[in-house]
Formats: sequence, C-alpha cells, structure tokens
Amino acid sequence: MPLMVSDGIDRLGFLIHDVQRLMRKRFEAKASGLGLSSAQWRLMVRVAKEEGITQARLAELLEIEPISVSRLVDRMEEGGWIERRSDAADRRVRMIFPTAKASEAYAEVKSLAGEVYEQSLTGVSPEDRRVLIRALEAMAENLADGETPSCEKIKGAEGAAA
Amino acid sequence: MPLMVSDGIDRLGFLIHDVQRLMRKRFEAKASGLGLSSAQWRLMVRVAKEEGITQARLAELLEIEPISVSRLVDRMEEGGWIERRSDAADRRVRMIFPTAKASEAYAEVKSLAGEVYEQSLTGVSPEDRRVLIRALEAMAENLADGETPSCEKIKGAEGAAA
DNA sequence: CATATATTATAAGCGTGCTTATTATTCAAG
DNA sequence: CTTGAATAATAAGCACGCTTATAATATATG
Repeated sequence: MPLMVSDGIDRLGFLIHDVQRLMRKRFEAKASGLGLSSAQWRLMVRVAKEEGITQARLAELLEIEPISVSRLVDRMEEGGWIERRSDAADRRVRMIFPTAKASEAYAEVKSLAGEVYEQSLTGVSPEDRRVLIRALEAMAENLADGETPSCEKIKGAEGAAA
Repeated sequence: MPLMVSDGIDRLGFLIHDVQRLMRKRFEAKASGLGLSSAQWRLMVRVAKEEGITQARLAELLEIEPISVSRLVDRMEEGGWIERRSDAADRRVRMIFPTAKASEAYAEVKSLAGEVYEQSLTGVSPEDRRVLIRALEAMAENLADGETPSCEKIKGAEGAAA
C-alpha cells in the first residue's frame, strides 16, 4: 500500500537535533558540579590523548575554528583544566597540557558520559545498538565527504575521504 | 570472549554531536541562499502548522527559553519570514504569523531538508533506517523522561512523550 | 477596589559556534 | 638579508542557546 510515505525519516533532522541537545543537557547537569561543559570535555579528551597538542591541531581534530579553540582554552585555563606552554622551537605555538586536576577528574567524567549513554539507550536491544552506531558512523562519513559541496577548499590533500 | 568492550557505544555522544553538527552545516549551506538558519526553520515549521501561535507556546514546543524565542523572532521578523501581531484580547501576547515569503518558500526548504536526510543516509538499508529512527525516538524519550533528574519542574502535565 | 501572583515578552550578560581581520612569527625566494 | 607568503593565535562582532532580572498586563483574592 502506498501510504508508507511518512516512516519518520522526514523528522530525522529534528530527531538528531533533539537527541544531541538532550544528551548534552544531561551530561552538563551531571558535570556541572565539576564546572565542565561538554565542549570542554571534548577538548579535554584530545589533550589527554596527546599532551602538548597545539591549538591549531585541536581545531583540526575538533573541527571547529582556531578562534573557537582559543576562547575555549581561555576558559579551561581559567577553570584550571589545562595550561598553555610556549614552544621553544616555534614561538607562535602554544602547547596545551592537562593539569593534575584534569588528569584526576578524567576517569570520573568519562564514567559520567557513560551513564548518559546507558540512560539514553534504555530499552534498545544490543543488535539495535549496533545498527544505530553503524548508521551514525555511516551518516558522519557521508556528511563529511565533500563537506559543504561549495568546493574550492576541499582540503583533499590529507585524505579526508579514506 | 571478553574483548567486546569497545563496540562504539563509548563514542555515542561524540557521534551524535558530529552528525548533528554536519547535518546542520549542510542544511545551512543549502539554505544560506534564502537566508534561513536551521533554528529559524524549526520555528517556521511550528508557525506554519499553527498560525498565530504565541511566543510562549513556541518556547514550549521548541523546548527553548522564551527569551531565545524572542530574539529568534526578532531576526526572523527582520528577515521578513514572520510578523508579530498584537492580540486584542490579551495585550501581553504577540501572535506570530508567517509572511507570504515564508509560505512560498516552505515547500522548497522542506525539500532541501529532505535532500540532506537522503545524502546522510546513503548506503543505509531501509531496515537499518527504520531501526535508526526507532532507536533515536527511544533515546529522545528516555532522555526527556525526568529531564534533568533534579526534579521539581517535571511539567509532565501535557504528555511530553507520545 | 487594591494588592498579590502569574504570565508574556524582553533585557543583560555569558558560552560556544561562526566569519572576517590583525598580530606575531616562521619559512621561502630573490 | 630582505621582502613576501604561510601559519599560530587572537580580536571583533554576530547567531543562538542559557540564566537571572524587569516591565507590562491579567487574574485572583482580601
């Protein structure tokens, strides 16, 4: 029968938007005691994995603009999560290091994030979880390809597509 | 075997975040010619469905704060998408109506959104799409329940779920 | 009627993203 | 070496979310 039109895909954007917003909200409610936002947590994960990372590299990995990194790092430095150190070899560069406070809080914050994931997936079967993750990974890849197809700045150089 | 630990769920938050960001970016690239942001489009959908809706009701439906609606409506009024009209019965109220420009653009913008959904789902089977949508709906519901479990303001009254 | 409370919208100020422009430094060419 | 292009970080200003506070208006109650 021809009335399978509205299978929910026409609401995909609003759904993703809502889920992202609600997950962020719940994470920040849990982490507010620590004074850490979700944007700061994303950055902290990168710094933990690569101590001494530059701001330019963070911008690339987080896919946000350098100026956004700059101000995020400002607030995280004020919050005592990271510190900037100058690079002796290249005085333009600020290397970012986690503070002791960050290293100590890391496991706890990771666990808070895990709680949010579990709460959000309540009632979703293991098979469906796998399909969900695979589908989201496919979507991220589809949307990354060509980025904004307004061409001209398709960095292409360092293998965006894989 | 006990090494099925990292099935990708520990990245769920980052994945959702990325997909949402990339979908918004792609939509806004397509709609930038019209001068319409994704937040404005979400609001426009509500206004189209219920002409004369109040700002307070929009805040409730979009789940954003009244002040955010106020400034969004400011910019949309400037952009010629909607107009505020005073309510004769209650002079506190501003009723929001779509302009002719909005009514004319509606179908086109909806189709742009649809293109983004299709592009993002390239290579995802119909069955997996159904699972994806169902899982996202479950997540939205799980995360809405109890909202921020700091209780006390669980509007609960008008059926948030369904 | 008068006063207290609720409701609608807005103001002010911040976080995190954006674009465009500037400063400091490095590197490449002549 | 000096000029010029590239790179790292920051500045200024806007969009859109938030919280907290105010103004105007409605409504309920003494």
